[in-house]
Amino acid sequence: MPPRPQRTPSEDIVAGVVSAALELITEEGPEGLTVRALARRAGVAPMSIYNHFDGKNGVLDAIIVDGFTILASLAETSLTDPRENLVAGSVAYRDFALEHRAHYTAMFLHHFVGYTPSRDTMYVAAKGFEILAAQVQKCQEWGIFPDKFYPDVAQQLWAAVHGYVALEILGINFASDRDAVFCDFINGLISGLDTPDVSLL
Amino acid sequence: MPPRPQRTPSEDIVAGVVSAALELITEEGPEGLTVRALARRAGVAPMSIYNHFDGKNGVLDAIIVDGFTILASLAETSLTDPRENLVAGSVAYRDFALEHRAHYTAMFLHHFVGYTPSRDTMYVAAKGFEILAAQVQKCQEWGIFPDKFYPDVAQQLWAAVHGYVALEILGINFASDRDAVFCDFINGLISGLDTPDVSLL
DNA sequence: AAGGAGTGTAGAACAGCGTTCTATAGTTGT
DNA sequence: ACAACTATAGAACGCTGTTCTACACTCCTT
Repeated sequence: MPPRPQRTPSEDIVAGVVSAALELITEEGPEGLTVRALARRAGVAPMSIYNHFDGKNGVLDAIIVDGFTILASLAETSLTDPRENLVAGSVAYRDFALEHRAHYTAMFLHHFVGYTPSRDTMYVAAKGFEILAAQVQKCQEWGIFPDKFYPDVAQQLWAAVHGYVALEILGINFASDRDAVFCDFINGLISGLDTPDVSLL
Repeated sequence: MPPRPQRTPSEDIVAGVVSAALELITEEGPEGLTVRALARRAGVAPMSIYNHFDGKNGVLDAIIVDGFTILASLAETSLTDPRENLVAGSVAYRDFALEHRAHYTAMFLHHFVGYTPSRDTMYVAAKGFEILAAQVQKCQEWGIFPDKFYPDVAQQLWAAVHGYVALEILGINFASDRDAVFCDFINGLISGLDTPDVSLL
């Protein structure tokens, strides 16, 4: 049996660094994610962050792409009713955000200094919006949201869910029952957007 | 006439520093706001940031309190119909966010490293939520949002408006007509939350 | 089996960050 | 006129992301 090699295999390094980064964000907040601290926690040399990723930004890209992948997998529900599908998707989105706060923080909440998403990251994000838009489009085929442009409805839904989750994670949620108020929120919004035009103005 | 004094009066310093900070955030983004750059732009010594404010955090507190003050003044509409009041308030909120991006960024969008709001700042923020909640309460007196807990409705409304504005400022808005889609969004939400219970689940 | 290519390592170095400290110079009130 | 106050410049400290250099180890080819 050979002595334990002092070099860590490449694949273990990238996975270890990403999970160490998520731990750091979770435990010490986004500003706790520094290259030196990350390397220390991952049991790796600081230079490895530059060898295996494109620096700190590369680690962030990996986290964000990972987050969108999880999010996309959650959207794959097989409910027949597209309206229920939309509600279930919204609940799943919020659950993802609350359960994977580090992912969600990196994806939507915290603007890391000097970070601009890579081309791949932006592509994956756009794909995520398309999944939502497709679900809204399916609703229209069933007669829901008549006379609306489906990307607009998708934008409105995303804004609502993101706004609720963002305030919740920031600690600015004064709701009596957060789960129930969220469900009521989404159902109310869908109902309100479904009815053609109740605007009194 | 005495020669122009080389010392800047205190009151001019605090005002100048705050407006210089807003300029920096607007022109170079939140990470462009550094103590040295701020002092340079305000034509002041870096130490003045610590003499007149409580460091960089103090400047951020001043900006945020300033923002909430502006926001509160915009909420003072004298419309008789409380529902219209709510819609007008939402539109005014969005206008404020889009017009005073630096304020809104500091208030809700960017998490500055090492910043935690002061006690005064949190008090002003809570007062802002109370203004919104009072408007929703007035709606209930007129029969709108029956069988709902008014702070919950206030939370839902705030979440919706903030979510829409946040995505818009972050450049993630794919709506066909941003103004119209926002109006439709708010009106739809209010209508949907007004109708008692349409939940099909 | 030997040797070169590739890669992970440690550590120093750089500019910039928020913040603190010191010493100087200008203003103001008595 | 003199003391109290305050804004100033500038150095300093420990931190940041990043780059660079020199060294050690593994693996593939010959």
